[in-house]
Amino acid sequence: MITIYDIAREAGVSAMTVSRVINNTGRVSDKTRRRVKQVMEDLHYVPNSNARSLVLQKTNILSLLITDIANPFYTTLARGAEDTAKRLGYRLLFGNSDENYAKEKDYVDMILSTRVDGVLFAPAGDGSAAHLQQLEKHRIPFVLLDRDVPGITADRIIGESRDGARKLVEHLFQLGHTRIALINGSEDVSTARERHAGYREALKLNDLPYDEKLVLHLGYREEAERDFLEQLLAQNKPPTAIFAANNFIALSVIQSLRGIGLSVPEDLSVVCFDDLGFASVLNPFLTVAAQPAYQFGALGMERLVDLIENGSSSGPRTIILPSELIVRSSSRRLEV
Amino acid sequence: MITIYDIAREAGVSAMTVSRVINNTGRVSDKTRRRVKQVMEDLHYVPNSNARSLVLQKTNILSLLITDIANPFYTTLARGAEDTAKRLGYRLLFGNSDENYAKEKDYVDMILSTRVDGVLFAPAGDGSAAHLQQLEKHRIPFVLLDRDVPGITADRIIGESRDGARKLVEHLFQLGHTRIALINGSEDVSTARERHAGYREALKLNDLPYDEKLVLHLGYREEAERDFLEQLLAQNKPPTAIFAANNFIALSVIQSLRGIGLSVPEDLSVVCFDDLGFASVLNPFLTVAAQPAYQFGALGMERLVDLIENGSSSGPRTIILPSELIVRSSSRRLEV
DNA sequence: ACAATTTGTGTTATCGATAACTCTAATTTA
DNA sequence: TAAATTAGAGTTATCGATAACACAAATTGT
Repeated sequence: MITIYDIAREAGVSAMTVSRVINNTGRVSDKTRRRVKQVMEDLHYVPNSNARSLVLQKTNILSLLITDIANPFYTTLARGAEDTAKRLGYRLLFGNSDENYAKEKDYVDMILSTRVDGVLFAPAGDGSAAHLQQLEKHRIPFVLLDRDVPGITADRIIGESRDGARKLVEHLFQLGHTRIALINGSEDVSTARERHAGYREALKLNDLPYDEKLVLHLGYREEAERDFLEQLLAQNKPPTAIFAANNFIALSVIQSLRGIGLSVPEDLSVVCFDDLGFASVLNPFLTVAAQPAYQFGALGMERLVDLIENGSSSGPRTIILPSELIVRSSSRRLEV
Repeated sequence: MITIYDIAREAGVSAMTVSRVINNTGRVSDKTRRRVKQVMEDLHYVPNSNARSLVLQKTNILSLLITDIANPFYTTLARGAEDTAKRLGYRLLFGNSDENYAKEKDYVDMILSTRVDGVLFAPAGDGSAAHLQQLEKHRIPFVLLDRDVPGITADRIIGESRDGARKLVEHLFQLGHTRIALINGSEDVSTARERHAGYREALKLNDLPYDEKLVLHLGYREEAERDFLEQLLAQNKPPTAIFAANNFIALSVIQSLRGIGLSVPEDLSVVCFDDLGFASVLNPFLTVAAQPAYQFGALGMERLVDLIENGSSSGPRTIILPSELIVRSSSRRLEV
């Protein structure tokens, strides 16, 4: 590998002068500058950022940790984060925890040893608190994305889950549905709790009873087993609509329903959180509460860089992003 | 930040002894080892991998460059690469070129300055040759994924594009279609050329004429404009089926067709390369030539690590992965 | 019991860059 | 024109880790 010393020797100057040319600092005569630049090009020199990081105590690397790389919500978010990081002059180290605390811990260890300057952190759930405390201990700035973690005070970019849930349920209500099931994510995750709360709120506002038998839990990445749904639908007064807490759950519900011979929206309406990315043009065109995924990443990244470069001036800030109800054809008026 | 010297001082030993404990090398008495470990835990010590990389001339970081993070093919591939990298003890630096040479170049620069040990490289197209030559110049091992690049000799994991294309077209032929359009990716990309060749081959094998007016080009991420399709369908003898070169193109075709008031498969059959990931349960259930995306990542990563750790023993190797025809309902028998 | 070996540990140099300081020659100022 | 300033370099120390060598104490072999 070509080093700064090779360039220095070749150009007949000291390493320090080369460093000055690279960083455009200090005084270097035009003549020397040109010569050094020429040698750097000829030898295809690229500075070793490890060495630089070591002395500067700054890596210019940020880390983005998401929980599901297969989910369009997160990949869109990732693009927002990536675009913004690049614009602001940082490299980005991706991590994918797969909603799994063990994997998440591995990534945190890696983050620490890499000495990244900051982390955009979409936690797997409440159990992520231990990992976030590790970051705090090492004074690595971070911004929480999408999910809140009890016991952790930090900058956050959060969606209006409760509100979005209420909108979805009220939409179903307006279509005449009164028996609405909720298939939720794990209660270990703040967004699942919020969506649950929004669901209850909407019922209450519309004087509908809350029926525990209509509420089921799944991991955000878990598949809805057929038995599971059959049980739900075998009740006395089965639901006529299902509110799935995220897109992944919605799709697996649709698939399982099909297995039972039921179709959407003819037999049941289905609505969910988060859009499907490029697949949203497929049938049943899902009625969703779409979150501005790109903004999650972009705003989070901006905040993170601000935090790194200017410190936490005014204490932790929370940005709450609204979700938008997009009515498509997976939900339809209940026939009487 | 806690350094190895802090640990050494606190434990009353030299930094070298601490290093020996960390790496389990050399001789250290059990008593000392325990003491050092205790101090490391107490102070939450994490080794600085920048410093380590600098002296070892090895970062233990690999890079994965994909062209479209929104495409399930690549995210699945990414998961395969990630799982394998972790299993083999490497960290992974993701990059997403968005099918864009300028972004790709930025990533290559970053890769060089990060001194990664190797790169899993899904090139944006033939123009990536310059970037790959840069890697060669710096002796950074790489494995090509999914696409070939003329002029570059390297290990490759390639899909059987030609064969897959032929299978898709023959499937349509068996359903009675004889006017089959191809909406292809840019001819700048090897897979697009191969799929084109497979398409021609299939026509020839079945004694069908090759009609230029039925072949159109789009970027793999470009949207099919409505005009574009209207023109295609306004021909004398319009196609009854469309072979879209990838999933993204297929979806945008379906969307545009819907805009014109046509539906799939009632009015036109549509087939494509690559499955849709979790969205494959949606309607129209696409008939696809599914590639083993996870394997692309996993095998590529294994090969890359082998290359790094054991050198290129036997010259560049090419692994060709077959695609599987999955017949669903987006293609149907032509009514006469 | 004494040389030979092994064990456990420390010292010094190094990786590739930059900060802080130094130094000389050129230029400006009074 | 002598003193003061500035421009354009170079020197040395440092970041945090590890390799290579050094060396005393403990253990082994004969």
